[in-house]
Amino acid sequence: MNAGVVSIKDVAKAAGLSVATVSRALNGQSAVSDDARAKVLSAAESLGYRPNIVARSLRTDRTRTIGLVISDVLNPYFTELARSVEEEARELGYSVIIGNADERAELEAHHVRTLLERRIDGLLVSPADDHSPLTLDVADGPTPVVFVDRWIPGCATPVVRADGREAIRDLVAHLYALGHRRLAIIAGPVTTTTGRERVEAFRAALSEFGLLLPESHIGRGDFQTRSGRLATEHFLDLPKRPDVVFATDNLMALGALDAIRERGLRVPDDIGLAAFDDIPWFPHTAPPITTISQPTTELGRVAVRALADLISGKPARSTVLPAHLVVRRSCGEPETSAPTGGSHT
Amino acid sequence: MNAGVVSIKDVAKAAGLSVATVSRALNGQSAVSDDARAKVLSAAESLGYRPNIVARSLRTDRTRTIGLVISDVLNPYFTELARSVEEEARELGYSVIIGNADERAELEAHHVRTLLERRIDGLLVSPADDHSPLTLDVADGPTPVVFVDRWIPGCATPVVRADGREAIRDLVAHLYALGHRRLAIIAGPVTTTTGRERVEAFRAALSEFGLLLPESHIGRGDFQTRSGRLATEHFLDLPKRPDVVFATDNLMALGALDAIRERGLRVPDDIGLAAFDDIPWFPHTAPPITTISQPTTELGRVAVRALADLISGKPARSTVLPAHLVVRRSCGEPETSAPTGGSHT
DNA sequence: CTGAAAGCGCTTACAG
DNA sequence: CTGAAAGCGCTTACAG
Repeated sequence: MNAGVVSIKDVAKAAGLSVATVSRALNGQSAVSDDARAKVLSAAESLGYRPNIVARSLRTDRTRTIGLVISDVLNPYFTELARSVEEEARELGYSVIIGNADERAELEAHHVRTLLERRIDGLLVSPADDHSPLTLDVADGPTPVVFVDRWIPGCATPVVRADGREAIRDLVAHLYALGHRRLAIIAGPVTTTTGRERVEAFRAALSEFGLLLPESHIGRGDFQTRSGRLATEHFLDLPKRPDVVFATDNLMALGALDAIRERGLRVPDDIGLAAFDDIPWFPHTAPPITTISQPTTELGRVAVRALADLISGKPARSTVLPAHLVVRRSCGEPETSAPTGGSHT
Repeated sequence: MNAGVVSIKDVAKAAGLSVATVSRALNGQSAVSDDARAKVLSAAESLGYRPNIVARSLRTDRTRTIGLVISDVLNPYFTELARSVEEEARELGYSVIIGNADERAELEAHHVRTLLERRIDGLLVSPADDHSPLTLDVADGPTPVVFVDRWIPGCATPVVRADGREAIRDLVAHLYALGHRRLAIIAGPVTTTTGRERVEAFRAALSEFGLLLPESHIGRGDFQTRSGRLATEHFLDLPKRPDVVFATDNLMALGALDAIRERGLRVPDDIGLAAFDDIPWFPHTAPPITTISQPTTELGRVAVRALADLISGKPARSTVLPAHLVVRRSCGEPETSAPTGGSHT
């Protein structure tokens, strides 16, 4: 409608009042007469006034915005996390700006830097690398930070995450019961807590069952699709291929599926597949994929609340939520199903 | 490290120069002596100075930020779009703030309002509703806007989108060739351009083959999973169920899969399924899903460039990119495959 | 209840 | 090449 942007001064002029009163009226403060308030509101309305948040932020030193730096937007797990974070933040009166690190430390640094320059009130980050100096600095700096999903050991920063160890142990028990002995894993980056944790838990569970995890059965992935495919191809080239491959996130499981399918092999007959993260597609793949499910939505909510506490000067505690095994058919038939037919649906 | 945030004034003091010179040096302007520049840089470095973008924005009246309001973050199509938008924007020196409308007009309005108050330089929006007055206002307002994916007819706002009509015609031809005659569609909201376009193109293609699209074969969805499931249940309850269901986005196809699987039915033997949008999981479902693929990444790039043009005062044109059919096995065996085995992998 | 004034942290003509 | 000063649009003590 109008080309120039209307400021509080324009509203004040139209209402015949000072900008101070306009400001107070617009912000719903009590110390304004009903008459003045009415004049202000109608003037603002008819001029199409929109408060300039950047000016307000400069003045109040608060942006009512939090930053969320996630490892990969293309990963449905992080997407669900982002959605949950935004929802909870909105309820608490915060906007959220998402930065996608794409599993690259330097992109993560870029987003953290940009977010800080924007003077966000707090930061939620899933660090791509334990040793990212920037992220470390930030964690020690004045801006409240909460780690989510991944964290940096030895940092005082609170972390909200799921613990997959128990579920991984359950997975190994499940595989063992099905008769699988040659188990392989596609790991995430060793620079990453979740990358290391899942391998260690897997190895520990294996040894509990008297099984070993040879180097050749550890695929080095980066939590992205392509690396899952590559690692799986390597496994398939082994003189004796593994009975089951455990992909430690959903994207690498997708890559594994790509590789297996390309060779014309079948899951679970030729090789079993298990994953980490449950996503809506897993019940519909051929066959449905056995996986470890994280309470993703809850993780997002809890992380936001922890950050909000920090922002308002309250202490925040770390939270560890449990993950759990979801058995489907990608590692072989569970006992309860009919022995045939099911996986051929 | 330090509790208080350091400002340009602190740097000026440390460097023994004025804030004006500091500003010029930091912004890489030529009119600064090498000596001064060096002093400024080292002072900024050692103090850990970070420019306050909100102050800069207030002063320059530019935020170097664009807003992106998408219909649903949980939809991989929009996620891919968002990623592409962010990438292209970053290359052009813009940050992007994403708002998730979750297919709700009032949430969309919330995000548009918030983004405008943040004084973004431009807005990319996929309107959830043709008649959203807020979005209409914005399109007429001073902030540059480009519609992406969906648009509002009769608006002068440029739109960047894919045209699915040709591909839908190809799909119908494919279905017809496979012998299917009873075709059903799960539509998106009628308030939405893509919602309407896909039904109309489907109907037109059907009539080209002498087929009708009765009301009972049109499911009213909202582009989200649940609605796809509901519509499909309805189809399955029909006295004579359709040969094939065409879900007009990937999430509703997921819902359709849920419904079909719950009844213990099989695709394509009991009922065929086709989708709109191609996503990485479709080759791996049971069976792989025939779909219409959009040039999503390209769409995002082109939209950002159009918006950047608008922002810098140049005119921007609308762009329509083609979508294309990807035949897999969810509507029956294509001729090239072996008649058995394939879909039972 | 209301207004004049200061100030948030920058950038940028304007002088010199 | 450098600095003093104005001003972006707000909010908020401080008076009255």
